[in-house]
Amino acid sequence: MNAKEKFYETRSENYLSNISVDCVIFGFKDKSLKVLLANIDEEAYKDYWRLPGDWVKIDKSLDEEASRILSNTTGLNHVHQEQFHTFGQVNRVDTHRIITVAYFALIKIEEFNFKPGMFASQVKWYDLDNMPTLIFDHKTIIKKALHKLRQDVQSYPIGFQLLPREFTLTQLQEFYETILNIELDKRNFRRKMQQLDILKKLDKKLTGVSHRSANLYEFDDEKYNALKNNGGSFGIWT
Amino acid sequence: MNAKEKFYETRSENYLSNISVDCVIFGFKDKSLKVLLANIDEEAYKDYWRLPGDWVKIDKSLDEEASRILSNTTGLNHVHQEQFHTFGQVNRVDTHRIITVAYFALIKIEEFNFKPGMFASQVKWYDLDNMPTLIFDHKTIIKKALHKLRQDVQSYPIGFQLLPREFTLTQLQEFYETILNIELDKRNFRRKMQQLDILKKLDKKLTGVSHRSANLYEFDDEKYNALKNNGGSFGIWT
DNA sequence: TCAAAAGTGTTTGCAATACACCCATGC
DNA sequence: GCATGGGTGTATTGCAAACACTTTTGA
Repeated sequence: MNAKEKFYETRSENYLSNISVDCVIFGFKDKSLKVLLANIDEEAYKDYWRLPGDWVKIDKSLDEEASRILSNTTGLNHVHQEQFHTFGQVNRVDTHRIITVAYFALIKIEEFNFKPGMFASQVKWYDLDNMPTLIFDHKTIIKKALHKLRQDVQSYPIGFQLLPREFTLTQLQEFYETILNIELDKRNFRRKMQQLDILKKLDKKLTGVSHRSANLYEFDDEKYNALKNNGGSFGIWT
Repeated sequence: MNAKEKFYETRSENYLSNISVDCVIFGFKDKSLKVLLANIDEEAYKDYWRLPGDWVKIDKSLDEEASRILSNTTGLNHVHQEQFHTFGQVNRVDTHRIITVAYFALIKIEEFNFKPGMFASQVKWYDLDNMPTLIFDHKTIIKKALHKLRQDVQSYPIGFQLLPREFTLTQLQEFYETILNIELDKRNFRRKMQQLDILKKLDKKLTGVSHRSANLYEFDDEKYNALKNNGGSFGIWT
């Protein structure tokens, strides 16, 4: 058994031996979309990073496994997670035939709270255009996750999951501009948001900036659900 | 080993023992969307039907397995297929822990050509609102496939895969009306199709009908690809 | 008082909707 | 000649796009 093969032998019989769940965890800060990667302690893959992931326990569903991975790597529960693709190329993993069910997750980067030792000794946020070398086909997985995220963001207001609970309209606009790689007109954007009517205007301002202070907003679940149930659409600038 | 357990013991070592690929095969005829189901020969599941599916061969990718299943159950190659979800509830299969990667496929029902014995002794088209009892969670799988199909049909012109190669505009309109369960205005629909500019008007009429004969059209791949590469959008009545 | 971002309305064009009648064909 | 679906045009409305200046705040 060589070093790479050994990498797989640390799991007990309580796991399905050929199925793993990997999570592409997105965060957003400073006008840039980031992904959370874990380092690899095994010698054989020393210089590689990977997506947080694990084998599937024999008595847990795929969704449950994704939640466990997310909780262990971010310290957060109840984050938005979504299964988006299953990767099953024959040679995607060097030495074994392994199928990976991939999820993406959206988290508020300020609430992120990793305690080392739970899952990986180290995790790190990377900008999408500046990622380290990734193990296996994990780069492909991230690409696909990004593509799905872009689609979803245009159909549903899931982007709020990536922003602080309280945010300014400019932050929201910058978020869409970054994710979709487009420019938006400020006045049209604000009018659109008002029309959608899923934001709650707070009686608060963003202070400590050296210019006029912006009003803060939060996402209004109730209004959103009410609209959703009436067949409302939430596309943003198709 | 009871009868149900025996159901799983017919596979050799060349297969991954806990991963299967199932295909939701859609067809469209007589203004109704249909799905192709297979009977089950095993005594233990005598009265149940199932989605065509199989275990994953150790040296084949998931996509390849889906193609094999489609080819075996429909006699067709190169049909539109798409992985849409992986099902991994712990108890979805009575006796074993099995993960199923699900695909949906769109085929032209007139080209369908099943030779029994290849895969199941019998397959049959069922209307979606009149399905027999299905094994395991296959009903859930079909529901999810339908949901994805509805989404896709509104974003890309994949619906053509379900119609005869040559079709009339009325057939096309009826297709959208059925899939999306809406009514469309004839004149607006035809204008919209003209604007999209992805249909080729043929120099042919549909004959043998006891009324004015309709012009035939076919989908124009070239124009579609040209538009797609220029960032064109193909939404139909959001 | 200056720099920097917040906030705010109007005009224009296109695309979605609603709507009704004549035409060709087979029986 | 009649029943059946095929094929066509216009008026109205609503939404997306383009566009520039005043206000507030802290330094």
